[in-house]
Amino acid sequence: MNQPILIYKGGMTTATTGSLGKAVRLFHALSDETRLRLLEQLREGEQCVCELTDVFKTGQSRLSFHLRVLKDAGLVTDRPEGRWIYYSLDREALREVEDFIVWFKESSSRAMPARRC
Amino acid sequence: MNQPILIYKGGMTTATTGSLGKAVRLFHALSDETRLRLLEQLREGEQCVCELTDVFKTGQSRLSFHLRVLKDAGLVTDRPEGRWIYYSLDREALREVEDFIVWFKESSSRAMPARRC
DNA sequence: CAAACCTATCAATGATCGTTGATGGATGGC
DNA sequence: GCCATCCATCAACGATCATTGATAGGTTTG
Repeated sequence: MNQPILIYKGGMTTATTGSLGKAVRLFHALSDETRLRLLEQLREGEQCVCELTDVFKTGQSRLSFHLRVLKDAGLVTDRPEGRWIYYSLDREALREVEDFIVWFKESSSRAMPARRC
Repeated sequence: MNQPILIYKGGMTTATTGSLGKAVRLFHALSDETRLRLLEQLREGEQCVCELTDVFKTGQSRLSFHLRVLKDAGLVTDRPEGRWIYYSLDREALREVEDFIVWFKESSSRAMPARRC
């Protein structure tokens, strides 16, 4: 398996390009319980913010903040319809995250013996 | 596919148990470029801290901090040997993360039509 | 034992994040 | 037009995080 998109392609180092930025943003978006619960809720299908505030019984601006983090990371998409804005999971982003993890996992299977300092 | 371990098992809500905590810790550990690069480096096999500081050309306490975050999340394990401490990837944790993502991804495939507010 | 080395931990600082309440723009119903 | 509803954004605050330099414990070497 090739390196997933999230890893730098070619020879440029991550230090100079900061190309792990997308992965960092994805994982950061996933590193909050409220956001994970939002994604969990969106598994049932697209839902508007008012619906989510009903389910979560919390302030609207709070969910709006978290939905924006998820949207910026690409994990959800929004679709305006009249007065409402419907959010839904973006499975493509989830696939990217999965590829990233799989890449780590598989490569570590053929670990080389430790080098001496 | 069943819910992976990271999701709550049984009927208890995440609000009362905070059982998404493990997932949050895993994703938080992955949400930093330095830590991702550490994991990337450890794909070559177990390495001691002095070796990593050589590669990363940075302060030892900084890497020690990040290695601890990775260790607390279960993503790496450490093995003391004499004067050195060797760190290596923990593929089991990576598998848990993968299961978590797959669970989200697969369930979202049969999305239901949006409910009216 | 002393010196050199490897590493974890601590305290302090600046940066980033999450929450809250308030404001304003946009839409639909009357 | 007017009001109610839905939502994003802003400012302010406390909390958490990442970095840095210093310190200390443990190990090997001489």
